[in-house]
Amino acid sequence: MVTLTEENYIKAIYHLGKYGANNVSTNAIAKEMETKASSVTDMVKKLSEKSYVDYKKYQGVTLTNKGKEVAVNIVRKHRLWEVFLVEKLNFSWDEVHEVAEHLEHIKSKKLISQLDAFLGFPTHDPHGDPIPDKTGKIKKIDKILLSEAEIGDNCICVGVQDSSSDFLKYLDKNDIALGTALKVCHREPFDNSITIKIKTKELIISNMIANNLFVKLS
Amino acid sequence: MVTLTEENYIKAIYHLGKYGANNVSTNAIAKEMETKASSVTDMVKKLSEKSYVDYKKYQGVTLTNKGKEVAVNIVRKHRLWEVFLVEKLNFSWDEVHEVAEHLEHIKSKKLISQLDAFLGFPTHDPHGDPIPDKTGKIKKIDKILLSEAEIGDNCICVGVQDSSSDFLKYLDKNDIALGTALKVCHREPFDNSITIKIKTKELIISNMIANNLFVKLS
DNA sequence: AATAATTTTTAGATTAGTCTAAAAATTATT
DNA sequence: AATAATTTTTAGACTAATCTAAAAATTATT
Repeated sequence: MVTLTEENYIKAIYHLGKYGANNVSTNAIAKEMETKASSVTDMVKKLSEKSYVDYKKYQGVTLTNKGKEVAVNIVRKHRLWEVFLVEKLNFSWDEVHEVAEHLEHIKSKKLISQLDAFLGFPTHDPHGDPIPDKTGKIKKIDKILLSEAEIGDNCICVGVQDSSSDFLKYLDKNDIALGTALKVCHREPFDNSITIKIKTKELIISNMIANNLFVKLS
Repeated sequence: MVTLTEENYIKAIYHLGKYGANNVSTNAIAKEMETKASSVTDMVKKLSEKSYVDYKKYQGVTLTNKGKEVAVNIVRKHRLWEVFLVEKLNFSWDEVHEVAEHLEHIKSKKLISQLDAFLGFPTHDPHGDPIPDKTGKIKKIDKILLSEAEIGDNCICVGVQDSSSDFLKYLDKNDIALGTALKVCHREPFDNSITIKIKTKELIISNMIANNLFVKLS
């Protein structure tokens, strides 16, 4: 059996390991989990004994297949619950994360498969992140950061890099949602801010914003 | 903050205290929680310090108002989730309890108020038990045990005393559900079994069954 | 290559919740 | 009312997860 705490560590390691295929460091995990490095060492030993991770002293960890399976399943549950909260319970996209953090740990195969069906087998969560299917397969879409788009490109918003409440509220305020079409009009060389056009309205967006918004070319 | 374990103890004390207004004994709690009496004593001291219960050594416990508030809130959440599972996710009434045991501990005011609205503010769970409203009020209906009904009474099923899987499956198998109309035809003096009529079909029911099925006279 | 800075691990302590075994209190029985 | 049976509490130990402070290993810098 995998405890709640173990699940959270496995999830953290999964997220940290996703970009940069190498080992995940003790300190990185400690930061992500908001705990101390010594606690991480202890837990990592335990996860290693239970073969959720491969671990060599001072060398960081990587998830085993068994660990990955656990991680992907939590991600699946998290994202399905997020869809439920937004679609059925009228949560806004900046409110769902915290509640889903708890719901994701409920262990019931039937609950999740029925929820999945009830929601119409959604493929993406409210932030545009893909929902792994029941076998753990994740279909990735070819998205780019808005900051990487060229002047003149017509784009559609498909996701966010950062899903902090502040960022999502900024997008709401400026009528940017998933599915919103926009055109890149101008890039200011000094600060890399860009001017975009949504419908007829022009909007200037800082580089930091553009760096956290995924789009696909249309 | 009240921990998950504390919540479960409070809930157990609530259920045990409901019938028989006196103090709940350590052993009764131990049995309900499937744990040892010594563990209960420890926990009961802690709950007393946090003023969820009144406790005097060797005298058992009763919930304080603060404790009752916690208990009723858990019951509300538990029953709302049960409705959700049956109405929206096609669970049968004998499958919901276990999953609801976990869902009931999710702490989010908004989640529950939105869920309540989404379900259409249900007043009873799938077993006929009343759902406390957000202020904690429980409206009780005047139900009697089927075993207490008189020969010739026309009744409608409104709830179950026992909600074990075996009992609920028995009811399913015999086409007895909440809302089912039935008539009490005969009582066998020897074993107190009764003959009931559902639509045109007669069925003999043991006293034990009749003792676990709530009906109202119609 | 030696030293400094950083990261990681170890050692030992702490808290929540549990347990066993023994002691104390209550309740039942003669 | 004394003894027996039962219930409840205490004392001390255990596990999971955490922490602090110090030691060990790694990485960076001179």
